[in-house]
Amino acid sequence: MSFMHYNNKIALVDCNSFYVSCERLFNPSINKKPVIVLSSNDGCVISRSTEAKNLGIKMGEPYFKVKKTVKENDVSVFSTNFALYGDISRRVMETLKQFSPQMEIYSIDEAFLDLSSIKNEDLLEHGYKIRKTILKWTGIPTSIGIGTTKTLSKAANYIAKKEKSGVVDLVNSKKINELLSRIKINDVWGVGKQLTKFYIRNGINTAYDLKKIHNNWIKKNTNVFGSRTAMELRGHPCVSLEPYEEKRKNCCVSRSFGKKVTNLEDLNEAITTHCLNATQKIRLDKQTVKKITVFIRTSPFQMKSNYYANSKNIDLPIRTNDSIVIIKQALSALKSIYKKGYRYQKTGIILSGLKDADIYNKNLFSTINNDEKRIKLMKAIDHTNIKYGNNALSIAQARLKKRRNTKKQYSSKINTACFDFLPTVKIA
DNA sequence: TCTGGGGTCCTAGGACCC
DNA sequence: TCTGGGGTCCTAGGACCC
Repeated sequence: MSFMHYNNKIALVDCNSFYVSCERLFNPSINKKPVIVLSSNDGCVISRSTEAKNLGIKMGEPYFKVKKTVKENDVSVFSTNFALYGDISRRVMETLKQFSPQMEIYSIDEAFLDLSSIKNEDLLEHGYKIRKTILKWTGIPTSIGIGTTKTLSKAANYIAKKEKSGVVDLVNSKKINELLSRIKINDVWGVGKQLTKFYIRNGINTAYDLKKIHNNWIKKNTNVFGSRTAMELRGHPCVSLEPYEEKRKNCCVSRSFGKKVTNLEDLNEAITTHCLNATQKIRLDKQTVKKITVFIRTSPFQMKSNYYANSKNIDLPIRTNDSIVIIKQALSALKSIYKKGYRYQKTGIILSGLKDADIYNKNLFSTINNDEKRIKLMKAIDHTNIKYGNNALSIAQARLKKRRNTKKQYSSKINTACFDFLPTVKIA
């Protein structure tokens, strides 16, 4: 944890409508038009251009509910292309890094920057410079909020999204309370559905209301999260910047089916594929797993009487990251929770209790991990998949080519790993 | 007909110990 | 028959984030 002091200056840089902006990079004709990007299986709306927001299309709304609006307003629709978004994200972050040695990548489209070395009077100008550079080098528009705590920089960013300049500095602002009172309580970072309900019941309707409330009251009536958020709004840092990337502690791979699935064979196939993906992820991070969870469920939106969801944990006797061991365990778990007669909508696997592999490699009782041949096989699979594209090498059970039960109707099919697709970005 | 995927942290309560 | 008090560790579920 980094040292927290009271002259923090933190910027939150957030890409505007990130997935939409990525698609626009390769398709400038949709620049000022309504655009949306869908989740996997073309299920929900997960990114919207400003124009699409103005049409009333909501975040997370199921696609079939907005189809009419889409048709009537000639909205451009894209299936998700995470390879593309990940690649563009990497470029944005690389560019951002130059502006501060202390940077925390918070999500695919957001990063916190420590700007404590910048003089107060230069903060706003610095923000403009960051924004301009990102746009010029990557083509992605951003909004930047600057504050003395992470929560305040988030709040500043929220305001910045609505301003044409795209940059808001709360460090120097005399109007900070006025700006905070423009932010509804549910738009405050760390305040979700449950807390919103509770706060509104108690007359706390804006970020400013929360800032004003007595500390004792918060402590008594909410948990540490609640008081942290309130403290941060007052300018007392409680959440520090974490510039070092930590390895993940859990790894979940799950997918909905494009078409509902009823038989065990199809579920087996999906779980096998998920296991292969998950184990490859943890091997690339040089981690091993202790516990596996397999889950299945029918659609939570269908009638209650037909709903079935279940999961099974398996505690492994020995830590491993061997695909074949994990698949075997997962399939037997799946068999134990599978019930005939249901239309399954989703299945997945969670690997938890992840730890660095090298610490546990020498286990006296291990009959699996000391199998050098197996380790070499896994390495070969990973290497091939990195070089020739994911799933180039797989195992028979996954049957990847045969028929993929996923919907992806509106893919832009852009692959930035292929140089022919790269556009030239020209910005004056 | 059709409703995403992947994370983190906190907390209450149970199991277990002396 | 009477049935303490205090501690740790683990886990499932909830809340939140993007």
